[in-house]
Amino acid sequence: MPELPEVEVVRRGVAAHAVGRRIENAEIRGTRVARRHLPGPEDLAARLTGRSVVAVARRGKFLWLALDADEALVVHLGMSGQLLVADPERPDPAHLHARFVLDDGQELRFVDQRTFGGLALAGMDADGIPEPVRHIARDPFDPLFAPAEVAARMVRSSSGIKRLLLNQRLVSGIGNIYADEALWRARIHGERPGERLTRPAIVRLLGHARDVMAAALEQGGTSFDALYVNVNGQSGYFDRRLRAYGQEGRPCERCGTLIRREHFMNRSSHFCPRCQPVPRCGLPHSAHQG
DNA sequence: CCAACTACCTGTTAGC
DNA sequence: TGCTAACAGGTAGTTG
Repeated sequence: MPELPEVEVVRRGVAAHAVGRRIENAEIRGTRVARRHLPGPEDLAARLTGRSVVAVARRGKFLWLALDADEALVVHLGMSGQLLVADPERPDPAHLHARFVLDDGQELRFVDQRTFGGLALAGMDADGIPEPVRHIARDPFDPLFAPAEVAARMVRSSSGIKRLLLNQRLVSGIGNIYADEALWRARIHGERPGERLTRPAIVRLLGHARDVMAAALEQGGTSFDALYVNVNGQSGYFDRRLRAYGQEGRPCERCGTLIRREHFMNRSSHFCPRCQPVPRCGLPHSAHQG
């Protein structure tokens, strides 16, 4: 379940090992990992061979290896994807889908149990954003992230605020874990419609999202089931600091009320029923926009 | 255009 | 013991 902090940990690891290196050999196994690379896995492997890694960048949960000639190897980790730097002597792990042999003899491996992740080669625009990432909004770590503008869009929506937080076209990088954590910090229930919040309240909420993700990044990210690891195969420690996500039945750290879990969008929402009261299913809002 | 629903996956765990 | 079902959930495509 890598979200922004976990992807950033991976980005830093890949950058430290791969920038300035040449891809001596590329191996793509199976078709699914390259399903978003329309010309197919053989084309992907052939076009990556011999390329140099110029930089490793990220927006939201997408990361990419910027290559020579303004192209990028776009990587999405999906639910369970891992990028691992390994000595070639180490045996292949289960679910190895791609291997890149670098010119220092080390391998960059893409491993993914649930195969929601994938790889694609794409061109970059003038801002250095690959084509498959163009529709993804800036994330809260982006220097040009504009919370007031995001809030202005959110207060025009009747959707629940958690749904809006998870909408990668509005703000990227936030997944189920950090959405629940940000809402707990802001004392807002995730089903409050955007239009029932004020713009300053949403700006504060986005600030909480940024803060909790920054704190998680300092701990090396959150890991629940050892699926998320950095490029050396190590887990982060932020799961010990979670206050809502995964805390069902435990007392809220602020008020002691037991944290509740409810089904939401085929997943779970965790919240404190006292600090984050369920919105009264009130009347259909008369609009108040300006 | 916007909102909501679903397919895509597999290892682990809970329940019978 | 062995089987089945639930669960984890980000993205893209479809439907309304």
